[in-house]
Amino acid sequence: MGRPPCCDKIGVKKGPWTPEEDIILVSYIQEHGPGNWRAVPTNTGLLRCSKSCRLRWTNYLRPGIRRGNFNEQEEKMIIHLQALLGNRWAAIASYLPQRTDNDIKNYWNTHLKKKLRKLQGDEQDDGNSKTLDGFSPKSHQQSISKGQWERRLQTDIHTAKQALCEALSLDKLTTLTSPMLLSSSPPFPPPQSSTYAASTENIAKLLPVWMNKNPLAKSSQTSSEVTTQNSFNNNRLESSPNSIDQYSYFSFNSSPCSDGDETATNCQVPLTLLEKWLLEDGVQGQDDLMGMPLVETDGLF
DNA sequence: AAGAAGCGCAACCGCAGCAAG
DNA sequence: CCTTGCTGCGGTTGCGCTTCT
Repeated sequence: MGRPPCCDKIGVKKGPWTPEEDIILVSYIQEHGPGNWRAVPTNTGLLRCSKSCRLRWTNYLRPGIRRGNFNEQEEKMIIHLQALLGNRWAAIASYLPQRTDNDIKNYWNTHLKKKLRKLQGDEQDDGNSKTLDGFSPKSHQQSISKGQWERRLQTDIHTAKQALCEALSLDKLTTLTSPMLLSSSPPFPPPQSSTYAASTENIAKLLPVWMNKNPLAKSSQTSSEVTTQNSFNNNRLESSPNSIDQYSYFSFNSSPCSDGDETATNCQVPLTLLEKWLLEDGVQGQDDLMGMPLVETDGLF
């Protein structure tokens, strides 16, 4: 008696999103905040299933997302976290707030897996055999004996810690004028691809144009809702409790990366803090976890 | 110049977890 | 306690773009 898939409805559109759809979705979320995805297609008139809307938002339209060009630091973190947590991309993504789980997953599957495979191939030539899925036979055995629950625990601790950080930084979020949030330019340069709306900057540009073209939509929106990226971000921060989750990282990532430069050095501070935080977990009670030999990451860089 | 092969990424699908009734 | 519905997650696919032959 399985539940029918949400996308089985006749008339539900699939495939790539159009700019118009993006704008409708963004302006709706801008007004109501993310969440209650079930109501989104109904309330917006989008011929998309709720799942598709949520995915589009979280992986693509959400402000603050950084796309492409993973730097060395991020790579290192992903490899380390993957070895630690396995393919729990959402958990890994929580350590890299600017990246989506989908992005990390894709990057792992297309780049890092190959990189590791190549590396392992090299090392096998030296008589050092390892398996691809993260651990050498020895360390794998060890990791199993440590128990998967420990990895879960590690993530749970992190989640709790993050929640605490969010709670503590709530005031900051609402009062602090983070340069990242208020800058007229986006926190990160737009992707090099020719994608029509690969960033919220583009969406912000599209919004006024579209609103001018579309008097129907114009009448249903207040002017302050659709004008600029700035107002978008500000509204988002104040609009709903849920929205704060989306931007919690600003609290410990308030040092902005400079525009137009995605090198590791520019993002050094937040990433280093994250890593430090991650490592402190190990020191302060997760010794076993962090003590696990992550041999396949050694000497990677 | 044209076709084939490879690559990267957005999006879909199915399942699991959780909460409400 | 069971059923139902919603959300989130991870695996996978399909398509467009780039590179190779």
